[in-house]
Amino acid sequence: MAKNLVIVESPAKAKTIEGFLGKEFTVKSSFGHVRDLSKNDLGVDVTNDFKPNYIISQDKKKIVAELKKLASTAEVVWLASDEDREGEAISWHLIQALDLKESKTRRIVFHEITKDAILNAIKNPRPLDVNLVDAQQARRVLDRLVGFELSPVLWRKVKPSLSAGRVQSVAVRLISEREKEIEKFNSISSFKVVGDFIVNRDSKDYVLHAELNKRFEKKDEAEVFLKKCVNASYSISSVETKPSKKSPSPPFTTSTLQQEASRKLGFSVSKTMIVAQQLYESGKITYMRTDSYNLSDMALSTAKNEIISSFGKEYQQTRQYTTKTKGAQEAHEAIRPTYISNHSIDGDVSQKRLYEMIWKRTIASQMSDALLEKTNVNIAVSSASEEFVARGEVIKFEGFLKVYIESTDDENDENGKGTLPEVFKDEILDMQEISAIERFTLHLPRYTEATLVKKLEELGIGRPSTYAPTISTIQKRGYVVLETREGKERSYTTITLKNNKISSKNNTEIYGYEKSKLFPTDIGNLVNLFLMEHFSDILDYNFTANVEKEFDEIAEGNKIWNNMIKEFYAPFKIKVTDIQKNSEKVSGEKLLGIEPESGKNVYVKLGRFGPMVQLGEADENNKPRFAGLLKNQSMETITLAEALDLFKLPRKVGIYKDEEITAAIGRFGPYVKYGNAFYSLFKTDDPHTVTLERAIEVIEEKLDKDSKKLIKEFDKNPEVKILNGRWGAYIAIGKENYKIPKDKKPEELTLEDCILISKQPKKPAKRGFRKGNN
DNA sequence: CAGTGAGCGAGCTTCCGCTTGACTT
Repeated sequence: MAKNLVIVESPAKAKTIEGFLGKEFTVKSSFGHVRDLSKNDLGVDVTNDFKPNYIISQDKKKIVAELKKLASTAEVVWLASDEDREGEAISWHLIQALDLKESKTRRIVFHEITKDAILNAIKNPRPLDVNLVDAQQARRVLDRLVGFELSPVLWRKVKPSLSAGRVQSVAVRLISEREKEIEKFNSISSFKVVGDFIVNRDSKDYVLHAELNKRFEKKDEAEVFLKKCVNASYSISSVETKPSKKSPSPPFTTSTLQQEASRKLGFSVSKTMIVAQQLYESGKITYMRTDSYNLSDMALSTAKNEIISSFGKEYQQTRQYTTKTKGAQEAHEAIRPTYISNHSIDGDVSQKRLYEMIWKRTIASQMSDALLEKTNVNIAVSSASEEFVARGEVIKFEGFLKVYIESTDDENDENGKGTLPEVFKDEILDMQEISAIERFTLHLPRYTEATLVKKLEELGIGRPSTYAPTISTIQKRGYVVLETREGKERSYTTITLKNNKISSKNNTEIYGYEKSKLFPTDIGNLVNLFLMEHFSDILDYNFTANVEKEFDEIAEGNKIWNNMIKEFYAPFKIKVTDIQKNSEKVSGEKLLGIEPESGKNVYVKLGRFGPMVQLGEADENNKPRFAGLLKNQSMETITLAEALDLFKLPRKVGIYKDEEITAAIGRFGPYVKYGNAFYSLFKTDDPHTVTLERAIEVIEEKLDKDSKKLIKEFDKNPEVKILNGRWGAYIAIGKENYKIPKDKKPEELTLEDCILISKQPKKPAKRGFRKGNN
């Protein structure tokens, strides 16, 4: 039995560390937190100084029992959870849950996984920092109170099963308010003027592409300018060359890794984390949930050697970056390759690509600046005061650009790259062509998953371990959707001067194409409005930053955590109670207009099952009619005509064999109903116009398919059937379905085979969620 | 994933941060 038990948070870390320590040490992992507030109630006794009710988490009971057993026989238990607020709390919870005696317990910390760092930590144990633990308790209790008090308000006032929280509600706010700004935005057009000029060198022509230093608001003004250019002469008024430089970006943190993987590899935030976790578990990269730019001394020196041997001494520059992120806890290193000498790795395509990106970014961060030379050439027009400007950029020394070019979120950034031909002041140029092109101002961009993470990090909201889950939560709740929306067409004008002739042309272009962007839903907008009206203090972008300051005071021992919570909770609870009692239910109800036939009002509002339209009001004699909005409709944009269309369904299509056929749109798309059964229509069928012939065709097709559904049944047990489904044959027993192994022929299966297959363990259900619209 | 088609009624839902699983004699 080992004399020493070391407990860390992550099993991969445990494995590595065990290799550093001798036989006297057993290293185990707690798998993160082992206890949490009870889930069935508030979990906090608000009448008793906010005493938390901690429970060993269901999925941690086994590991706690195992650790307890090991701890009882060990001479010393070393608590080596991370050196941050949560890590300190994990150690404290372990002391409580494992019932550790102070005399044989040591708290140690390190923030890089190297042998030296671990051995040094063992030599320098420190007492548990109870103030830091209290700061974590304050954080935990505050989040619980906010979440479990606000969510029930939403259940009653908006819709059941909704949620609110310190982090998720701000994320929704960002998306909802950005969309409002975009709706309000008016695009203005102006005319950008570009000219191509010819430079002749050694009897070869070079084109100098330049842009006028002024834009014209109106088409006439642009025309006036072009007229002036007819027969004008063009000369170079100045040539300015100045050196500049570019420095590499720091190595990756969770947030920057997610952003760059999104831009360069097209990975979603969750995909990045899944692949990074695989790399981490196979020992290829350091820990992937970090907010630190720090690299260990060992990493710095191996990077240095690597760069010098691969590229040469002049490419190397040791750099240590400092974090400026709000609320960073810096318990880990930056994300880097474990072995920097490995330029690439074995693995699947995603793993290889992500690893390569991490390797390049890490290496580049330790390389020298790129030296550039920027040139501005001004071209004067003899008949006008405006000047054309040509910009060029030449790389004099690549530096870090040799391995890594960071991409940007800016979608139109093409200006001033490349070399210019050598030109001289007062040189006269031939003009080849000048065009005035109508350009439009752009609204602020919608958030992608990755730019939302970037914004949240800037605001200090959320942690590396929660960025991906937060994005998933606000989609699960139906507050936002991740969508690609097609652009629209618009026309723009180009006026061209060529060969002394001015011509004008209308062209068309596609604009507003949005790829994988986050859009708010009606529910998201409504919940945001509601929370902003009543709880704007919690939705404030600075709320987290402000409470973080108080957590810091608690951590420094200058504040008592229960007092901080009390100051927050007293007014908050009064507000919650008041709203629950006195506030009206919100539905976002809006009068769209009047139905011409009946003269009844048509409303759009949020109902129990989502957005819907309503015809007429409820009174003693009449019930209003309701109809749900279609998937591509929203409360914000639906028109009266579209709403009236919704009431036309279900529509009588006709009679077939003495039974009526009706057509409507349901949760799963358009369908026809015949007798008591439903038949899905195709995407190309419109229930408003579908003919009786087509409806019968769809019905007969389905009936035909159903008749072929049954492959085999058994007299001995009518419960068991072999059926043909959408994904091939399967076994149905009662209400349960089972997959047939690939090597078996469905027709040949016996009853015994079926029973045997049904006893096989089932694959675990996917953790994914349905993108419900209800 | 194995088949669905609602209408504001008896039940339940929810937070943020740590960390990975995938039951068994």
